[in-house]
Order: sequence, then structure tokens, then C-alpha cells
Amino acid sequence: MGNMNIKKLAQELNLSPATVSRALRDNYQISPETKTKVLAMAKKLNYEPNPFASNLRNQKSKTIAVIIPEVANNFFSQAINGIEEIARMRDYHVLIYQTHEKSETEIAFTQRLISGRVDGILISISSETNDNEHLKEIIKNIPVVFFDRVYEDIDAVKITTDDYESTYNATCHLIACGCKKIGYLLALNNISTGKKRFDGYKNALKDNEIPYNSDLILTDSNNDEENYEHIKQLLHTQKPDGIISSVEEMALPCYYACKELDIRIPDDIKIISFSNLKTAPLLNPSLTTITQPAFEIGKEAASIMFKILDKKYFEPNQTHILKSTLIKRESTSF
Amino acid sequence: MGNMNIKKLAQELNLSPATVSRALRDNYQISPETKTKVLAMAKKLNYEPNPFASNLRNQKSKTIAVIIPEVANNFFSQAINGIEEIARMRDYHVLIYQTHEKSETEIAFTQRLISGRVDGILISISSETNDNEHLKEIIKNIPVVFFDRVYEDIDAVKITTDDYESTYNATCHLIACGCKKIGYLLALNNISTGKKRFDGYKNALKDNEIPYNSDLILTDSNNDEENYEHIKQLLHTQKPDGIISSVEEMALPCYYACKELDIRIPDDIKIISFSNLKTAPLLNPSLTTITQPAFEIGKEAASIMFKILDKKYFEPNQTHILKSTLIKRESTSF
DNA sequence: CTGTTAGCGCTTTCAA
DNA sequence: TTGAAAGCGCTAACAG
Repeated sequence: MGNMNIKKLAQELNLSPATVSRALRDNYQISPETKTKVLAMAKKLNYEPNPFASNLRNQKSKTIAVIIPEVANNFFSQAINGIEEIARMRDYHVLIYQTHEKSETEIAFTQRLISGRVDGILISISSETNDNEHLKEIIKNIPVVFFDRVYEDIDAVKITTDDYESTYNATCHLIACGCKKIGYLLALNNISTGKKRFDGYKNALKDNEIPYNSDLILTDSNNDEENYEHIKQLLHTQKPDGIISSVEEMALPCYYACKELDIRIPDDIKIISFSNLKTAPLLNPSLTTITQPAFEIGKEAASIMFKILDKKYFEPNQTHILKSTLIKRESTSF
Repeated sequence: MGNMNIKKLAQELNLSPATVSRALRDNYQISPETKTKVLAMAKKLNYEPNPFASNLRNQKSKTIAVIIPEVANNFFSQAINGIEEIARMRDYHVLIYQTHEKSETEIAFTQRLISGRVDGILISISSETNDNEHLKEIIKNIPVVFFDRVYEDIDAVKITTDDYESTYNATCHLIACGCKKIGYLLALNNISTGKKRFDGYKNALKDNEIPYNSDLILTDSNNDEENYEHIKQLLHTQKPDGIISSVEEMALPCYYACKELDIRIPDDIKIISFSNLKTAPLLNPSLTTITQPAFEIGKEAASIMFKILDKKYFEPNQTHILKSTLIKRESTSF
């Protein structure tokens, strides 16, 4: 029977399209009888309004975009879960874009979105990024909420966790456990998220009067094998008795390397990592983690986006900070 | 400067909107000089065509929908990764919908999509589902590709893995390792995916002349705590020497239960599970897994969708089967 | 309470 | 090679 549309539906009912439109949108001007008739016929004929026509007419899309580095990541997939949950409650649609950490891809996506395809953008920036002119531009036209990985120098709402405190506390914890030579696996060091985490580590050392030693710092090389070799080297040559890993992706090869080098965790070395790995307690031994409330961050970011869209949000540049949890595992006993 | 549109852009260039439109779409009728002028101005003014206007006009959306049970799942997040990769190459947009295993939600989503909001739908069905009239309906209007979790009785393209062979081989492997009493953690038993996996187990037993014992079968109860208690009970009362888990979500509590009950893996019991957990080799001991090529399934599903959209696909009801891998871990030695 | 009409921004005949 | 005009399906003014 081809595609249904409001005109055909109106004909079927001997009404004008306008009346049908109003009835479907539960407009107060329409008589109850007409409404029920229209609704019944719409259901019977399986009518769904064409969203592009409405979007074009209304200049809004009932859609939000989520730009993230990677879906297949324990943090981001949980965050999407939270975002989608809120969006569904509002009958909004969710578009997903992965940058794979490439600044170029991020720019291309944001550029495409200035067309009005979405009512708002939730973004967690790529680690490669440093130039953010594209976002400063787009922010003038579309509401943007940053989450987890944010630009410090952009005026916008930001949802993060307490990156600085997390590593500060974790480092202090290791020191309290007797560690004297704590290595740091550094990632995201181009962006504030990574810088804050690193600062937390450095300041914890300073406050505990442990000298900072750059030989104990290993920077992510964005190449799995290379990374693994570097980690092995660090463990072998420096023999740290503690490790703080700023991302899960570096903690895991560190685990492998310890196995290969016969370094016992936690006796020879204690490892704490940012991680949202659900099986952390099952690892051998358990991974002590700084766990971010990923799901809640997603929900919070989406909720605030809807407040903005509803014009019910009045603190345009506020940063909301949710707390991460340092999860110590019984089985690892630290 | 408000929102740019093709009319303003045309004015700026002293051309008609029609010409500008053609130039932007690289129409052969337009002179090269005009094209370069138009392109330059479009870039300068940050012009992006309004997608809703084009979609309305062209009756297509450059968007595909992905309907899945859950994003925060190792299999599905990797599959999305594959889908998004292919979509990006074609400048397509990807909408994500999570059913959370609820049939009702699945129906609501598909219903909303008959409006033409998307050019195609990739779906992995919810485990709760049994009625699929909604999909039979929608399939008449929009191309649908099923992946991983499919309806057997719907005529459509399907991408799956070799569910039957996977559990058949895994079970044979356990038997070859000396297991005589193999339990089965049953999930997805309403849908063909789960049924095939279960059949593989049962037939492997039969072919090895091991009697089927329903006391060794534990059905997923959709409640984490309840599940955990049931698993503990199974382990305690039946004392199986092997376990096949049809989903990762049941293998992990089984691991916990073994720890609690002091059952040694793999000495007392050997566990094999469907799983796309990247850290499986780091578990204590390593989890032997049936690992599905999640990323490749996503890519394959998306590729075939685009062939369909390009009218270059001519086997409407074909099922494509990708092979899973039984990954044995050295450290577990089985 | 309902109908007529115009227009959202784009593309595509048809005409020049 | 370019322009004028119509229309995709919907909704909001305006009119009755």
C-alpha cells in the first residue's frame, strides 16, 4: 500500500491534514471524538509521521549525538548506556560517532553536525586533540556537553570525575602500603584529564617527600607491542614497587609483563589503575582500581543536555564533578 | 550570521539555489569555474546542507539503526565498532537503540522506525522475544539484517556464528580432557542462538555416549543474585567436573562461586564459556573461551546492508556464518 | 472546532 | 550552462 502519510490519512477520515496533525499531537482545540477517531485510524493504517518533514518544519531533530573515542571500551560503553537510558525516556534518538582518538575524525564529525542534524552534542574528546577551534565554532550554534574528557579552555558544561584527587589518593595509598618507588603509566597527557591525573600523582609524591623521578614515568606510545616492550623495560630496569596506571589499556599489558618477568603482584609490586573492568576482582591477582561512575556520568551528561534543551539550565559553564571510587580487593590485600 | 542555507549561499554568489545545489553535488552540467567558486564560498561560510530537507526530498536518510540488547557488553560493543567503521566509510550515520532484552522495547523501537527515519536496520534480537510480528511487518518496508541473534522463521539476511559447532566442539574438548560430568549454563533459550548452542552440547554428549542429565542444566534466571545461588547449588550438589557456559554473564559468577566453594579450576572443574572478554587470559585461572568474531560480524552485517541499499545484493534470505574460535589458554592447560 | 495556506531547505524536472 | 518553479510531508498562522 505504499507509504502512509498524513494527507492520505486525512482523506481516509474526511478531514484536513491540519486537523489530523493536531489530533495526533493532542492539541486542545480538537474535539475528543475526532481525536479518538484519528488515533484509531492512524493505528489501523500503521501511520508514523515522517520525522524529516517534522524536523524540517520544527527546526529540531529529537536526536542527540555522542562523540567518543571508542565504543568498545568499558568506560564509554557504560556511559552510552546511561545516555541512552535518559534519551529513551524522552523519546530521543542517539547517534554514535567514534573518533578512534583521531583529532581529524573528531573535526570531521563536528563539522557535519553543524547542519542541525542533532539538537545537542555529548562529547568526550580524543586524546590526540590539541586544536579545538572546530568546537569553539560549533558551540555557538548547538548545545554541547563535555563528559570525562573535556577542554579546559572552552566555556561549556562539563561532567568529569575527580581525576586529580583519584590519583592523589591512590598514590598516597600505595605509599601508605610501603611503596617507595612508584612508577606512572602516563596516557591522555595532551588533555586535561591526563594532566590532572598526572598532577595528582606528582603532588602525592611531593606531599610525602618522595622525590619525583622521571625514569619511572612511561608515556603511552599508541602502539600495543611497543608499549608492552616499554613496560617490560621499565619493570626490569627500574624495579618499581608500585604502579599507578592512568588508563586500563596500560595496566593490562603491565599485568602480562609482570607474569612474563616473574614479578609477583602484590608482593613485589602493587598496581592501581583507572579501570571500569567488571572482572577486575577475578584477575590474577585482583586489579585494584580507580573506578569511575561511567553509567552515572552518561546519565548526568544527558540529563543536563535535556535541561539545556528545555531552557531550564542556567549555569552555562559549570563543571560537575562526580567521584570515582578506589576499589581495594580483599584478595589482593592492598 | 544565523544559520546558513543554500538560498543565502546562492545570493552571496549571485547564482540560483539550483545551480549551487548542483555544484555542491558535483553535477556534470556545471562549469568547473562555477564549481570551484561555489565550493570555496561554501567552505568559507561553513555551509552544511540541511539533512532533513535533503532526506525529505530524496526519501532517504543516510542513516542506519542498530538495535541490540545492550551496549555495555563485550560482544555488542565490538560489533558496533565494526558497524560504525563501515558506516563511516560511506558517510552514514548510526543510531543506537538498546532493548535491555525487553521484547516490548524492541517492538516500540521498530515501530518508530517504519517512518523512514533510517534506510536500514541491523538487529540482534532480545532474548525475551518470541512474538516477531512487528519485524515481519517492518521488513516489508525497510531492509533488515539480523546479526548474532536472529529469528529463524523470518526471511531476511542473517549473520551468525557457528553456534552449534562451537558448543559441540567445546563439549568434545572437555570430554577429551577427561570430563565425565559436564554442566551447562543455559541462556538465550527462547531464541535459536541459545537453542543451537544447547543442541551442540547435547549432541556432543550423545555422540560420546554420555547420558544427558537434566540436573546438570542450569537456566539463566535474569537475576544476578538468584543466578549466583543457583550456580553455587549446582556446583555443590552435582559436583560437575566440567562446565559449558552459553554466555559470559553466567561464566563469571561461576568463577566467583568456585572461589567461594574452594573448587579448583582446572583441577576440580574445567570451564569453557562463550566470551569476548579481552582479559580472559588474565583471569585466575584463565578462562577458556569460545570467542566470536564480534568486530567482523559487525562489519559483515553493515557491508551487506550497504550492498542491499545499493541494490547489489541478490540472495535475500541467505545466512552467513562466521566461525568462532575455541581459545585454549596455556596457563590453564586445557 | 476545523480548514486553507504558506513555507521549512533542498533537489529536480522543465524551460531558456 | 544556468534559472524558475514545484513539491517532498508536516505544522502553525490565520480565517472561518
